[in-house]
Amino acid sequence: MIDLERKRELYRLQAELCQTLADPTRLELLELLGEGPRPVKDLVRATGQRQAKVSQHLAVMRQRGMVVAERVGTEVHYSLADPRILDACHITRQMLIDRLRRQHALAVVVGGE
Amino acid sequence: MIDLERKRELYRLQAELCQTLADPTRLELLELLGEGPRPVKDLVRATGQRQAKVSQHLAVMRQRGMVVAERVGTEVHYSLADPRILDACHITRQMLIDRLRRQHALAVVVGGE
DNA sequence: AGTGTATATGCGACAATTCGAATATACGGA
DNA sequence: TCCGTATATTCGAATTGTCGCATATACACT
Repeated sequence: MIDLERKRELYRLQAELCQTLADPTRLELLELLGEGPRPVKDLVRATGQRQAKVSQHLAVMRQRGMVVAERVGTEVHYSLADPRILDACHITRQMLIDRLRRQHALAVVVGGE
Repeated sequence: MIDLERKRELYRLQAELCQTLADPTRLELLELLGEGPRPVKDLVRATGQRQAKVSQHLAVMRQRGMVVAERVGTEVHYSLADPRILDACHITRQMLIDRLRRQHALAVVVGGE
């Protein structure tokens, strides 16, 4: 297959996308942006993180095309470039929740023995 | 909310999970494992990567509970711990494909002007 | 016990990422 | 034009991840 290279390139890009998701602050920001466009100020307040940190993470996601920024007067409003990213996040989140549940159930059984 | 800590902890775990996905070789391995349990030998041949590299990546995913290993005679068969991981991967992949398509369409338009 | 195939691990070099602190830029109003 | 608020960027340190190479372990068969 000649498009073996294409496949590899796609895996590379997909890995980059996943790398962009691989930070707790960024995941929280994406979740917040799921409710619609929001100014940085809101995101800083909602996450409780330092402003510079939030800006840095937004910059990372912006550079990789995961979010888009738009100036609105003195503010900059961020929004999701593709809402489907949340579908992917919710799947992994649900997987984690289920795993924690199983672990907890097991701990109860083992602890009871 | 008292479970703000829970939420943060969940984001941390989710980030770890995404970090585990953030490598092209691992994404390819997961895709291959989607077809069912497979010995390392197969995975090495299918990916064309060095055996040590494949083993290292399988070890990473095993330690983080993304795949499970089972000895079968002289071989070790790997399989997905939770097939839902592929659903998440397919979403991100489709997002990428759509984005590339849009970029390509735009390039054609711009190039034609 | 010894050999061959299958798989895993240890190590060192290198690249990438994250954070806090400080500073820079942009915009609206007085 | 100067100020205050909003946001972005730069820098250096610390941490983490990946790879190739070499080697170690596990099992089947003789």
